[in-house]
Order: sequence, then structure tokens, then C-alpha cells
Amino acid sequence: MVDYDFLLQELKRILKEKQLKFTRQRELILKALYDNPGHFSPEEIHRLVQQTAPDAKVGIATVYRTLALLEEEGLADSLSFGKEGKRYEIGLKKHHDHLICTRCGKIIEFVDEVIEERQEAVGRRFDFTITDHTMKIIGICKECREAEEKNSQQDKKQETL
Amino acid sequence: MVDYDFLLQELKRILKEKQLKFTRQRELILKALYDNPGHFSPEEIHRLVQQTAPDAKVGIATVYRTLALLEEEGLADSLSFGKEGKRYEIGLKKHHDHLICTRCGKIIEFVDEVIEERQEAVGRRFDFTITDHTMKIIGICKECREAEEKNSQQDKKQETL
DNA sequence: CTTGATGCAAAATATTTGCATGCTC
DNA sequence: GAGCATGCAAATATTTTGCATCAAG
Repeated sequence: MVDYDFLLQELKRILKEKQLKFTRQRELILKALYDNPGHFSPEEIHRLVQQTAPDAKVGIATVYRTLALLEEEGLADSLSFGKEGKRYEIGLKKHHDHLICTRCGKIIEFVDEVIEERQEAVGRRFDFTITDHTMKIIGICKECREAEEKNSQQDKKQETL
Repeated sequence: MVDYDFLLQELKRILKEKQLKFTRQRELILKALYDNPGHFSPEEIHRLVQQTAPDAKVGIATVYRTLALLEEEGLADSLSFGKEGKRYEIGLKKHHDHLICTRCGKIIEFVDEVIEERQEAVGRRFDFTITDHTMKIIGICKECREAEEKNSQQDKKQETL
């Protein structure tokens, strides 16, 4: 994983390049994403930032604006699934895809080189300039499946009573 | 592609199984998805249904409720990307993935058997019971790229003037 | 200083829900 | 007839925007 300082320099470089300003809020939001492994909604990120820096008043609007900026610049990635809206994670990690459990919401990251390669091939096939790609495998994780099996056994017992 | 009658029977079967009712609205929404190739937002689907059956008053709430039902039962699939919210397409097509152009919004469907296979493998690796998966390749399509190149050539001409 | 960034609140969207009434079964 | 489904409108939730003010460059 990239270290925080690198991300911070990247952010500064990008801002300078686009003649935008480096602000406390932008830094705090980047840091919140960096420090918290996981996938968060804008609201959750807002809460995280407020916890880290209770003195800095950061508005939810700024969180939305900053997340859009970070995503555009590749410093954050977003993911959305099912009912839940968009969720963000820090960008510039090694590229990876996601397994999502529909029962408990757990998200597992994985990398499969063969898939990565095939995606390039598909891009070439359709003469598409690929800028990004995402893959989600939806299903039920081991733990939830086992819990479910246990429950259905209990159900059977119940029925026999 | 499955024919409409099959989908309709499926819907009826599912509804009966869950002791739910087969209604005009549910049928209209399924048909709108079937008749219109593409990926639509709930609002667009609402509009499509109203055009098809101007006499049937179908509320937007019913569209949301029905889409959720259809998706849950696999008769519709949803996709979400960037700013745009969720978009739906008819389900039970051959499984496929999507190429999405960020310039013009075009969505191309494709199938790659190798990727399909690898996904199964990933599921096994993490002991995940896969119920679905989606892959999106984001980028710029041929047409938009060419249009862009043309523009940047014009820009250069401008600069020389 | 100049210009972009922010917070706030209001506005615009998007989605869900309560409830009286209408339709399937 | 019983009970789910619907439309409508109200309630929520989510995201965006206008604007006065603040702060980075």
C-alpha cells in the first residue's frame, strides 16, 4: 500500500496543477480515507472526519465536493451496491476487485491477474480506451452460509416438535 | 434472448410461489423492460410505462416497488455508474458485462468466458456462494476518442493563428 | 489582494412509507 | 370477502447549489 505521505504529495501536485487550493478539509478527508480501511458512505466519512478533528467544522457539502474531486483524480475509488448508495475507499492501492456478501455486507478485496488481462483484451476488442474497471462478485460468505445452515437445522427440529 | 412469454410465466410462477398478486402494473413494467433494450432509471421506466399504457395510472412508487421485486427475483438486473443512479435492464439474458463510455454514456454489453470462469474460481478461493457478479469497464469509446482527437487538432490550428 | 473553498441553509433529487381504496385470488 | 397492491401525497434521504464569508496562494 502506498504511504500517506505519497498520497498527500499527489494531492498537492494535482491541486497545484489545476490551480486549486490545498485546504485543511481536503487533507482531513484524504486522511480519513487512508486511515480507515473499508468502504464508506459520504455521511460516514463526514463522521470520521469530525471525530478526528472535532475543532474543524467540515460541512457535508465539502465532503461531497471533495470526494468527487478525489475520485476524479484517482485518489479515491467508489463502489456502489444494492440499496446502499456510493461508498468510497482510498485510491492508488493496487488494483483489486470486490466480493460482497449480501447477508452481512462484508466486502472482501481480491486480485486476479487473469481477469485483469482479459479486461485489457476486451478493451482492445471494442477499441475502447480503458480508464478504469470494477468487478463485483455478489454472494454469501462462508460465515453467513454456515450460520444459515445451522438455522435451517434448528427449523427442522422445530418442525418435528 | 428469452422470449417475453417465458418471462411472463416466470413472473407469474414467482408471484404465486410467494403468494403475491399478478397485476397489470407488474406486467407493464416487466414488458417495458423487455421491449426497450437499454438501461433505464426508475423515472425513465415510469415514463415508458405511461407511454405504452396511457390509460393505466402507474405511480412512481409502484415502479420502485416492482423494480425491487424484479431485481430480487432475477427478472431485472441493475447497474449503477458515476453520477447516474441505478439503471435497470431486463434479466435472464445471457450473462454479460458492461463497457461504459464516460464521454457519451454509451453502454456496450459483452461476454468473456474466461472472465466468467475466473470469477467462479475466485468464489471457490474465498468459499463464497456466488449469486451474481458484475463487471464494468470504464473508458472512452472509439467514436468519442476520435472526436476528441479531431478537436485537439483544431485546437492546435487555433494556437498557430 | 485575488480567487477559489467552505459552511450553512435552502433547493433539487431520489426514494420510501402510511393509508384509504381498488383488485386479485 | 380477505388480503395484497396501488396511487397519492407526505415523509425521508441523498445530493447539489447559491451565497456571504473565509483562507490559501
